[in-house]
Formats: sequence, C-alpha cells, structure tokens
Amino acid sequence: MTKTDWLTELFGKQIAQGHYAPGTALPSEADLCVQFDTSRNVIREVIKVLATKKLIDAQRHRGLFVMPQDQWNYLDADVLAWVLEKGANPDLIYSLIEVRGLIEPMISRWAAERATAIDLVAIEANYNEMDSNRNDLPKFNEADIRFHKAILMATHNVVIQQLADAISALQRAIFDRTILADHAHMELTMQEHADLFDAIRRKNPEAAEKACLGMVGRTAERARKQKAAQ
Amino acid sequence: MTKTDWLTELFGKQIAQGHYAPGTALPSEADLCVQFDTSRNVIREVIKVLATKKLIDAQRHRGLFVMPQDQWNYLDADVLAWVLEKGANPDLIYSLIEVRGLIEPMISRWAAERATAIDLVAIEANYNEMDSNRNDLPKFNEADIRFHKAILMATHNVVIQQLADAISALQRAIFDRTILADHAHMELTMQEHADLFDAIRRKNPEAAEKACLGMVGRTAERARKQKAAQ
DNA sequence: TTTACGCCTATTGTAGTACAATCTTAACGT
DNA sequence: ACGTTAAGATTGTACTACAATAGGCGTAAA
Repeated sequence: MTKTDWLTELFGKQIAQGHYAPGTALPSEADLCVQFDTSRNVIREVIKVLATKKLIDAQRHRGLFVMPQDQWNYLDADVLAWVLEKGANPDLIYSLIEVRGLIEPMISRWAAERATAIDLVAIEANYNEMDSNRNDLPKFNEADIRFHKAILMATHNVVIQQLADAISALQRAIFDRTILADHAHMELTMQEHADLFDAIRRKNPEAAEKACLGMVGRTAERARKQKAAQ
Repeated sequence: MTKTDWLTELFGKQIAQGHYAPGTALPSEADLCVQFDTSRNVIREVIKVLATKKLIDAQRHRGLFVMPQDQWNYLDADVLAWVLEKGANPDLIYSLIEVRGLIEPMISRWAAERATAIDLVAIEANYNEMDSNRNDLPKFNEADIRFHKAILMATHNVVIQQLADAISALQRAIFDRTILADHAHMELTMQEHADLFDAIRRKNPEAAEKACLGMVGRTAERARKQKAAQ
C-alpha cells in the first residue's frame, strides 16, 4: 500500500467520522503537508480522491471544505465503511436498511431466474464454508459476505453488481454490531441461507424472494433492537 | 473549469467510449503528458480521479490499465453520461432499465408517504415548468429531470438521493435517443406526470406506485423499440 | 537446450521548488 | 464611514530529481 493510499484512508476516515464539521473549512494544503508529514503532491492526490467520493469540496483560492453529509457518496464502499465503523447516524442506517429491503428480494428473484451452473457452484461453495465455520465467527461472516456476493453476481446485472462492495461493507458493519453467538440464532441463520440457496438452485424465483424477505426482515429487526438498546 | 477537470473529462470519455480496449495498457504517464500537453502533476491527478471511478487501474512499476467494463462505476454520473453518450452496449442499457423499473415505483411510493409541503412545492413548480414548455423540448426535458429529482428528494432517504445525479444522466441519455415530437405522445407524458404528482400530493402511495409503473413500463418499451430499430 | 543470474531500462511513487491566478483581508487615505 | 489599494493566503500548474521495483535482455553455467 502506498503512502497516498494510506493517507487517503486516514484522512477520509477522519472526515467521514466527524473530525471536522460538515460545511467547515479544512486545513490548507500546506498545513496538511505538515500535519501528515508528506509532500504537497501526495496531499493533492488524496484530496482529489476524497473530492471524487464527495467528502471534500476544493474551491480554488478559497480552500478545502467538508461537503454536507447528505452529499457524501454512501454507495462508495470506502465511504460507507468509514462512516459505519464509528456508529453512523440513525437516519443513514434506516435509509440503508430500507434500500436493502427493496433490492435484496429482487436480487434473489433475478438470481433464481438466471443463475448459471458456475454461479451455483460459487454460491454452494460459500454456503458450505459457512456451514463448516459455525464456530469461527470471523470466517463465518466473511463466507456469509461472499455467499451474498455470489448471489449478486448471479443476477448478471452490471448495475446491481456495482453495489456488491457497498453491500459487503454494510454487512461487515452489521456483523460488528450484532452478536450471533447463541446456538438457536446460528441455526436459524443457516436454515434461512439453506432455503435461499435451495430456491435459487431449483430456479424458483418466488421461493427465493420469499426466503430473502424473511432474512432481510429479521436483519432489520435486529438493527432496530440494537438501535433501541443503545 | 480547470485544466485538470477538462482533461479528466476528455480522457475519461475516451476510455468510457472504447478508445482503449478494456484490460489493455494505457500510455505511460510520460506519454500522456506529451499527448495532452500538460505536466505530470496534472496527469497523475486525472488518473487518480478516473481510478476512483474504477475506469483505470494504476499498477506501480507496471503501468496504467483499462479496468474491465463490468468494474466501471456506472452509478457515477460522469461515467454513466460518458458511456451513454456514445451508444452504450445493450447489456448495460437493459441492466439500467431493469434497476430503474425496480426502484422508481418504490421511490414514488415513499415520496407519497413522506413528501413535506416544501417537497410538494418543488415538485409542482417543475411540473408547471414542463407544462409551459411543451414547445421547447430542451427546456421541457430539463424540467422533467428536475421533476423526477424533486420526487427523489421527497423520499428523504439519503441513499436513494445519492442516485439522483446518475438517474438524471440516464434520463438525459434517453431523451437524446427518443423523439417525443408528436403531439399525442406529449399529451400522454404530461398526463402520466400529472397522475403521479396528484397521487403524491394526495399522499396515496398505491396510486403513486401505479402511476410510476406505467411511466417506467412505457420508457422501457420505447428503449426496446429504439434498440430493435437500430 | 534449459536454467539461473545479474544488469539495464521503464514506470510509477514521493519530494521539493517555483510561479500563476485570484480571492480575502487589512491597512490606508479621503 | 467608505472606497481604494496593497499584501497575504490558497489552490492550480510546471518542472526537476530521486527512489523503488517489475520486466526484459543478455550471458554464462549446467
């Protein structure tokens, strides 16, 4: 990883996690050079990347400003991960869950209609990896993420596929906040995933959509509980 | 507009429109400096932006490569506009229409549930502007785009709002390809928009969703015809 | 012939300086 | 109090230099 990449992540996180209030001015390029101990060249490239992600607004002769939060590109996997890492605001969480609730069932449906043999192999492989890692939560979660990503790919819709990284980031953030330690919960999760995979393999769109609706609904319910508890 | 912005658009368009085959190597930074008559500094910033948009893959010591098309960030308004400007591939068009058909009806529904008085004023203003510009197609289209954007904003879902620029780019591209010159067509369009606005104003989600389904369906139909005709 | 080694070149990453262009601010004079 | 002017601050662009390493080429050994 290059110094530029590193600083992009560091500075991006600082902004996304509220180090600087939206709308306010950031330090000048010269100050940032000192602060991060690097050349102006690197700082400018970092700024260009963060501006493309809509976190920063660079105005010539005036300075750098934090974009208003509602302009941030939440569909960018980096931005989403940075924001979610440090407990995001409830509005964003609700918006994300709402959108996910809209598109995931349709993704499952499309996957059931279009999955090729190759797609099915990928989905099944990740299901099996989940199954055999019930006692290793980190591995289990990563397999779960790959399972859903494999389904996404099976839609063969390039626009939907763009969302893959963002959805993965969302899943990771949810995993970090919800504990599926208890046995009954794990069994239920595996059963749901089994049902979904089965529906896709049998090329049954209705069953796939229904299976997904249950999962999404329960995830949303968990998120609501977490929010209420905190 | 700065030189960097200008070259980002120029080079980005070249790549997005197939000047260089996906997967192949691009000219080196030094060559690009000569080709675009600029400093390496500017070229590197251009590259950073296009890499963030997933059009370019910069590999240290190896060179610059065009990303595979299915990695391009089609949810970025620039990328989408560049790609669509020069007749995109049918797969992409189909994917876009499919996704739009999924989310637009729900957007209409949410807008009907949540639109504030301010939102309604914005929507109505743009409807009226469409109405009074039936004979000025460019103005009519821009008003149409703002009409749909106002509805998007009325969902009060920040994730959905991120899609606004991309959807506007998509609409512009569709307008450029479809001719609504004939009178009957225009009347139908206005009627559909009136129905949608009316449903949102009356806070009737079902009616809003239904009105939108008709519009989306007809747009998809038009796109299919255009594709068949070419 | 094949393989291993080392040298050379090409290429991106980082640092630093210099100047241009213009917006902001403060000082100044009336 | 107000308009003018000048200085300073800040981003945009250009150029040079060096670092670090992947890849290609040639050479020599097995």
